[in-house]
Amino acid sequence: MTTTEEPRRKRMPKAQRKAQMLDIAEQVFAERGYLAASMDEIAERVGVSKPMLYEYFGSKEGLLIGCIHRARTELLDRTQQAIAGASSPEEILRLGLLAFFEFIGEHKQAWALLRQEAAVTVPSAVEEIEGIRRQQTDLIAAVIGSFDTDIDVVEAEAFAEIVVGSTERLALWCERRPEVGPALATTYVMEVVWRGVANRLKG
Amino acid sequence: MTTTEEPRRKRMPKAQRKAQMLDIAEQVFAERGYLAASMDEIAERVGVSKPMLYEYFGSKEGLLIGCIHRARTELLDRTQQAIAGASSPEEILRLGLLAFFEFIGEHKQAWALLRQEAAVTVPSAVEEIEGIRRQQTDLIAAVIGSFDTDIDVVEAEAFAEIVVGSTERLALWCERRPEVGPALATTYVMEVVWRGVANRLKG
DNA sequence: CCAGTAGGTTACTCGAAGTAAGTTACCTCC
DNA sequence: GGAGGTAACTTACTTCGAGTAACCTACTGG
Repeated sequence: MTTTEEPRRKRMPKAQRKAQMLDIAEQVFAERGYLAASMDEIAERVGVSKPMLYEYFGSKEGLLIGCIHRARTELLDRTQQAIAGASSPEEILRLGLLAFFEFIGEHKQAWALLRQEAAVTVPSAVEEIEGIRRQQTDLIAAVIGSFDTDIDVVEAEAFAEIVVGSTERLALWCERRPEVGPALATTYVMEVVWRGVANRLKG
Repeated sequence: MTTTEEPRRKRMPKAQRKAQMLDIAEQVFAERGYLAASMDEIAERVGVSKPMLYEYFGSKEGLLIGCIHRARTELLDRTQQAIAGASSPEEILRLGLLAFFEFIGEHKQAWALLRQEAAVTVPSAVEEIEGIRRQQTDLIAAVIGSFDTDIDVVEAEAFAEIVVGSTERLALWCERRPEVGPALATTYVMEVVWRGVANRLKG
């Protein structure tokens, strides 16, 4: 029985190769951490030689950024879909939180990138991750603003930051508490944070 | 005029040298980021040769951990001193938050370590930083528990995580908003978070 | 003044990021 | 169905920095 299925298939279209590289890289970065991951290993697992990675991503840092960027885009899509049907600020916040916790649960690898390894050291990677948080805070601040046009801008920003910080931290905590799923995590954040925000929205 | 002050002074006692190395390393890590910082540069700035760093800290990672560890100890001291005279849970939380924001303001370099570079990639460094957060959450959870012995343990933990996450995130945000000092930052966190926690303490 | 040691140095190895220059599979148009 | 153009790929380096082995020197007390 010779291997009939994979005769060392090579030469695939750019887009497909790129996506495959991102898949493998995300995996290796998550497994080993950014520093310990080597471009040689990633290349080998992809089944391609190292210069190809450099052709597509320019540098190790570029490859990391590629991974982060993809995760970020997906997270934004998910969140926007989730809150699309909501009407009240409370519902928006609740559905958004739920979407986030679910996303984290389904993408442990991407999440690992965002929390430890990714904040890797490379300035531009840090900026990229900050970009994800900015994306979320901007969204939240915009929602708050749309429901109370009189609220102090700085204060709205502070609320948004607090929500994002709480949520990210709680997501990490959930890893140590497997019995706490997305629904319960969402409840905890809402319970602690919502009163404070709602109070300000009215006043 | 020859340089009268520094005749290339060498040979200093271990403890002093170690402290000096930590000072310089913290500085260089904060400036360049963990990856881009080289042991050669740190050694040169200390005015000593590279193997000395390895003598004292074992590895680059060890040096980083040394920096983090020192910051952690100092933060705990500061927090404990700050809340020593408080009586109510609200006062404890408020004073603790204030101490944290002041610490961050005074130790920008150490703080930079904890937020970006430090989450460097090296597993043990990540654990070390997590240790700082654990230290804070444990303290908060203990305070909550001491005022309401009936509260659900998991819930108390979740609250503590939310407080730490909010606070850390807001501290980062303060860098972009220099007009928001420690006092105002503390107010924001208390406003949003306190109602939720207080509600649970009573109920 | 000399022996022991704390504090220090020079000069390497080794591994991984990044690159220059060349090679091969595939498609197309005659 | 073969020339030839090009997208996809490789081999064989250079460079730079972490980590180390082996050796050196200033200060101490007796």
